[in-house]
Amino acid sequence: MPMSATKQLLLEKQAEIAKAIAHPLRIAIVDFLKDGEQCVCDIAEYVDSERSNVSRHLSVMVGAGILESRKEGLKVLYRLKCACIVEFFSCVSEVIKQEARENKRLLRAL
Amino acid sequence: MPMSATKQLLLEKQAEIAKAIAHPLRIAIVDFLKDGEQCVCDIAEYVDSERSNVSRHLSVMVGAGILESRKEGLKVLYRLKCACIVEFFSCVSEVIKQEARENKRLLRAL
DNA sequence: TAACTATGTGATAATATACTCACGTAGCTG
DNA sequence: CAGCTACGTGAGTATATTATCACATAGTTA
Repeated sequence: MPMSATKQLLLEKQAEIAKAIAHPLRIAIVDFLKDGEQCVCDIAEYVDSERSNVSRHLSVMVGAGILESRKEGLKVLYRLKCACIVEFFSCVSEVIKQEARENKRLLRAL
Repeated sequence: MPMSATKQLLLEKQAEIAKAIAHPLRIAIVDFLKDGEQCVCDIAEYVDSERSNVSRHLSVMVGAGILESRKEGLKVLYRLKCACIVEFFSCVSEVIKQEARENKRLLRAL
């Protein structure tokens, strides 16, 4: 079944956003930003990675539209553009909890 | 700042789940499954891709814990394990809408 | 203006992901 | 049992993603 070009485009855009958070480091960044904007410097320290690397991850997320930034003096401050991104992780936690429950049940059955 | 091993593991698990939906084809599958279980055969037709390819995408999602399957005769039926996965896309749509609004504003300013 | 700080980017190498084709298997049906 | 259908998997190739290092730039401060 050939899918409409518009539908296809939407799928790709959705995937781009999902990809933008599909990385441990980027999830840590989102987590760090949930309480407010932070500079690259402090983000890099928090996630314990090279600044150049963090800078790239940040631009991926800006590109996907989930972060935005503003300059203040030497620093560039990044912030979440959509709080709902954080809510996503409560869903993810649901999945992880469910899985853990299953494993527990399995373990008991041995 | 060294992150605790537990925290790191959680981040990786979260990323695995996010990755499991970070693909246009997989998003289309999730969308198709939101109304109930479906066999590989029908899924492949819906997303217009090779069965072997679809089968692989499905096993990625099962591995991440967002889908589960059961056998019925010749067919294998897949279903969403967590409805909240679908809710995630309402958040994603928010981001896309916001972006579209910005572009519109930009366009008007030209 | 010189030195310094925070950030971003080009190039590269390592790794991971995706798609295709061919083949194997499980279970149904004649 | 023979043939069929639905599904999954190994192998190979193509492509994408990531981390790192070196370097360039913008803005600050002495």
